[in-house]
Amino acid sequence: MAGEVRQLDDRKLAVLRAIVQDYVGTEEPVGSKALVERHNLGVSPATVRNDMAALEEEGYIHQPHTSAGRIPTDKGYRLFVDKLAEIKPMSAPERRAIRHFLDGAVDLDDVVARTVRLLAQLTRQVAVVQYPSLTRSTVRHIELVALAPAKVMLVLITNTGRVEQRMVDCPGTVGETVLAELRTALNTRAAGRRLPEVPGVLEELPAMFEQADRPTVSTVLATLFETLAEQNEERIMLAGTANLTRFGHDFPLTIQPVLEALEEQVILLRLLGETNDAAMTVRIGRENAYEGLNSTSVVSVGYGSGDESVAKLGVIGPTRMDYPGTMGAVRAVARYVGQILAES
Amino acid sequence: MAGEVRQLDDRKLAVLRAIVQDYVGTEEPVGSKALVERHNLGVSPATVRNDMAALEEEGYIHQPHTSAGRIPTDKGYRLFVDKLAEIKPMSAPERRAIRHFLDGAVDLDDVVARTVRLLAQLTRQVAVVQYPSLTRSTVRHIELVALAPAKVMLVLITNTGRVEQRMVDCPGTVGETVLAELRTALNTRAAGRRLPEVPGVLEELPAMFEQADRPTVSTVLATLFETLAEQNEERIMLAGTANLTRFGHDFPLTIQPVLEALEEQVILLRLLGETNDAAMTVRIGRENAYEGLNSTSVVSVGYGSGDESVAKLGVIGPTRMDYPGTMGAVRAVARYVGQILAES
DNA sequence: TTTTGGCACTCGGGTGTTCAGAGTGCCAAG
DNA sequence: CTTGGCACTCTGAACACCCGAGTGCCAAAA
Repeated sequence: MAGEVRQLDDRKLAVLRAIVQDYVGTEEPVGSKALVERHNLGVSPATVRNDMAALEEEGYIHQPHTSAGRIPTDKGYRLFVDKLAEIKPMSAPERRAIRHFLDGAVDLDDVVARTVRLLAQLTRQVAVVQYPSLTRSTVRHIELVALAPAKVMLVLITNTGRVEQRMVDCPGTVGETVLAELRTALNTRAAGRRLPEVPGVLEELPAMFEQADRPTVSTVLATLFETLAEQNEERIMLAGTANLTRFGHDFPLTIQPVLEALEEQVILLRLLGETNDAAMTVRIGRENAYEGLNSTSVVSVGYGSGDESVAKLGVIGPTRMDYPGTMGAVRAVARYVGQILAES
Repeated sequence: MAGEVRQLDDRKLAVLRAIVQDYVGTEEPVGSKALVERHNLGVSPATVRNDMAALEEEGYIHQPHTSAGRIPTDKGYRLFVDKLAEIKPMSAPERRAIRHFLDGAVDLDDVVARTVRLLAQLTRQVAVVQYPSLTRSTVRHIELVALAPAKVMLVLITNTGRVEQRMVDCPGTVGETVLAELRTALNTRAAGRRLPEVPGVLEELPAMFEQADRPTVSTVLATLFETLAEQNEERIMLAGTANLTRFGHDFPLTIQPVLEALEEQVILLRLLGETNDAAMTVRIGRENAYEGLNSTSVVSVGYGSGDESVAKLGVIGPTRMDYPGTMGAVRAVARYVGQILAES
């Protein structure tokens, strides 16, 4: 009742919903006559025309040219997603297929690879999956390997199965006994901790070693902390770029900036970064910060092994996409990946 | 002199060369008049027409429609590449830029990532770089880490900086002493060896351990051998897909199969697999086994840290590409990557 | 007050026609 | 063997045309 800019009655909303659905299906501007034929709103085309005029007035739809049908605007899609559509649950066979497809994965890389392909296939759009972030994971094991007298390799293994390694150039020769001590000291303290917590836990470690060994210990720790902090190691996997060819008719124009965006991991990461962890996020057209994606929509959600999300995934498609279906697929896949990660 | 199908005299070859060059530049069928204007072959258009007729007869060029200019066929490009063109060396500033761009790399991933981007930028086409193959590399170090009583992580580090890790589920509890013994045994024998040689060197290893430990040793070895043999871990990095938009006018048709091919690592690997190690390989249009790439050309070459190639790289572009320039860029980049790898 | 049928109007896109220009093949002369 | 001349072909751009889908508006009906 209270003061929305103007109140749209139920039938106008129904008309908007119908327009979105038809346009998504046919990819062509939809007119009043076609609308009443395909959906049984019990009114005449003339009435629908009046409603359309109102909807256009409010900026929910727009006509490309006089004497053409109407097309939803970004604002129209937004209303549709927020108020008029339900996320469409996957069917039982689809869920089985997802499960089956993901269950075969052998390691983290494989999980991510399968997930991204699955998502691309399911939605017939471009899929993006972020590797489980280091910051949310916990330490499973830290290993030190002497490669040369003053060269040590540091290996960090997380609970999500991710492995990071770094070379450490030590200030002096490193004895195997010191290395062993350091190894156990690190593991007893850090194992099971969240990565961001680790530096705090290891603060007093250098003090526990002989004066002579402290530079080495400090160097190793420094490298470890660096590795932990390194946000930019966030990796992303991509699939379904071939689906871009189904984007629209006006090709090179639409597709090129999108391809460019997809090549820039930074942009993709920022894109996913805008996702709310828990709820599904839908960014429609101009709502996307990066302007190359101004004619696309991004549907993304966090996924995680427990109740907490460790990374994000999503799909990128034309604004004219099947939102309920896409959202359903994204949600379902996110859930199953979470389960898989929790199991391993 | 001797029986080539028919001998093409020098002027006809010059005409073919001119046609290729013009067509690559303008992207439009080239006619006799335009040819004599732009290149100073000292003859009249009529003469050129006769030559063109001959060239067409032999299948080197073809006209899309009567009353249009000529376009080189795959066979024409082939002749051009084999006989009529020289690889164009990079200019000094270009070489400096390459050097500078690659020198900043910090690890193997970074080297590959920079290389592929550089190549894409230089050629304005799609670039593909294969990670240094495991089979050609040598062992730098093998590490064993006990993660749980019966769970060991195996880490393999190669001279090219590549790191592979595998989980090993052992038949029984593994003592730290056994592990240490095994570790040193593995390293003393395998370090410095070519990966394919390793199994042979480790044959009699189980016999050196206590009866009780042999199952464990065998299991670890089995996993190691598996890792060594695993060809399918061949990885590939890609860049420059946005350049696809400059392929041709008839968009979706050309671009879609290419995008699909690019998503299939298997296809790309097979593609690069057909490269001769040493010499530069150019596959033109239909010469490509995969039919999605029938209207593209692939220029590829091996690169390596020594005189031997450890992997391959290349670019994929329209058949109508600047072959001399592309080949020059590919060769130059391959050389510098080789140097970088040798240094590290 | 809302819905509806009627009606005049608009405009995109398909179809046809025309026309200029580029390019060709052929031929006879140099 | 090369060349100028010439008639011929064909594409593609420009233009006119018309059909039909779609609209907005209005007056009558509910």
